[in-house]
Amino acid sequence: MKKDLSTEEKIKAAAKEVFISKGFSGCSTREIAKASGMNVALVNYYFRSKSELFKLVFHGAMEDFVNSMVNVFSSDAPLEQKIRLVIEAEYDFLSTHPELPAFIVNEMSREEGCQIDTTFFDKILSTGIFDECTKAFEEGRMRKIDMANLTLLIMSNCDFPFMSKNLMKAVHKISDEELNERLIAHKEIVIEMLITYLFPQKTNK
Amino acid sequence: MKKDLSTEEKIKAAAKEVFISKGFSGCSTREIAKASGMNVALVNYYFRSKSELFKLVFHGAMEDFVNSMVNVFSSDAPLEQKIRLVIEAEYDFLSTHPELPAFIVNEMSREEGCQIDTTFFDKILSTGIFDECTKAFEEGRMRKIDMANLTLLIMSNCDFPFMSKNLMKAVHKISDEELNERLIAHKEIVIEMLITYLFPQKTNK
DNA sequence: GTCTATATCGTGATAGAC
DNA sequence: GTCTATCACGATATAGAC
Repeated sequence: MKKDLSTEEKIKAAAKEVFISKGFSGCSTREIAKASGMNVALVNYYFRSKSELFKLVFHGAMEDFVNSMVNVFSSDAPLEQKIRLVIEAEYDFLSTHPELPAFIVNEMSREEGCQIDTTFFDKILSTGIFDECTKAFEEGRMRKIDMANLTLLIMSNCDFPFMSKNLMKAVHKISDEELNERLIAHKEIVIEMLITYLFPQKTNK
Repeated sequence: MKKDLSTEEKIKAAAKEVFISKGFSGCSTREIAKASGMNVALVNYYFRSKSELFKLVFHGAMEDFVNSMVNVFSSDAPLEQKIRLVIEAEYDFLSTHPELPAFIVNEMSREEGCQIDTTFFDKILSTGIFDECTKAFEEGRMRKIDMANLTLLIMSNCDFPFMSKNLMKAVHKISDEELNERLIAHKEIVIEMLITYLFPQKTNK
């Protein structure tokens, strides 16, 4: 099923894998070529340069990353439910893409890299989620909080656990399996903690 | 005051700065040499190789990182107060070392790098903080939670906000100054949220 | 200890045959 | 489109003069 991709697609798929797991400066064009079963000349033939290929991959990663949240925010569920669902969606999404948050956070911190196309983030704004929160403050249905802080709360508790897998394994001397069990449990912890904090009037549990 | 360091110290200081901000594969020996005002030959004269120098820097970073927590856990404050204090200490520490968590998390994910000396983490264990928590569960003074999940809660909410500075600035289109204000506010949010979650019987305000 | 010069290799990118 | 061969450069590391 994956065998009859075009050369261009094969290279792009390999680049995605290699870039995401090793970062821009952690890998070479040759490595990507080898991973795709092609050679360096072809990589540059289709994508002009390592940087150009990277931009494509990075933008794709940003899109996936943002969409996993936008899908939930665009739904017509009530606000509290949206928060629950976005955490669930993030944990589900990151279970299959655990390297994505580290990739995005790191590459955004490279000076050379990623004069970022902020259009991606506008998609979040355009779901109206922030307005919805503001309205909820005013009606006393939700704790008043700055939107940057809300974003931080959600992303910290969803993304960091996947970014710190190796650190956690070392600190607690646990296996991959044990860690994955902890992550599954963590989802519920995070949901309860955040919902209780953000919607304090409700009796949660 | 910093002018009359020995050559060795000057190189190590420059290496620390460069490695922490760009990562092992994001910089060259030449860059470190230049940043220290020395040349490549001297770097290798004192430290044998880029990798050896990196190990020194990484271990130093790990030590700083762990100590910022150990200091609090070793105190004789009551448990709830320790949790409060460790969050405060982390935010204070990271305000002056914002790049440290990303550095550690990233370099721990490099395959080549960091067959990590887990001794560092034993220092946390040896403070008895985990035993203290277990005792608190049994006496019903604290919510029962796996230690890996507790570590995740604290680290997620302390480290991620500093790791994601560039991402946050892009998402919310804010300046460094505004972001720093958000981080200061975030410390209090995190303290209240975590304490309320972990010690639910108390009335936290 | 400190420097210049150099050896050796890997990198990104391209030229040119097919 | 795809390949081999190659270029120009920067990387790590060291030799050897001072």
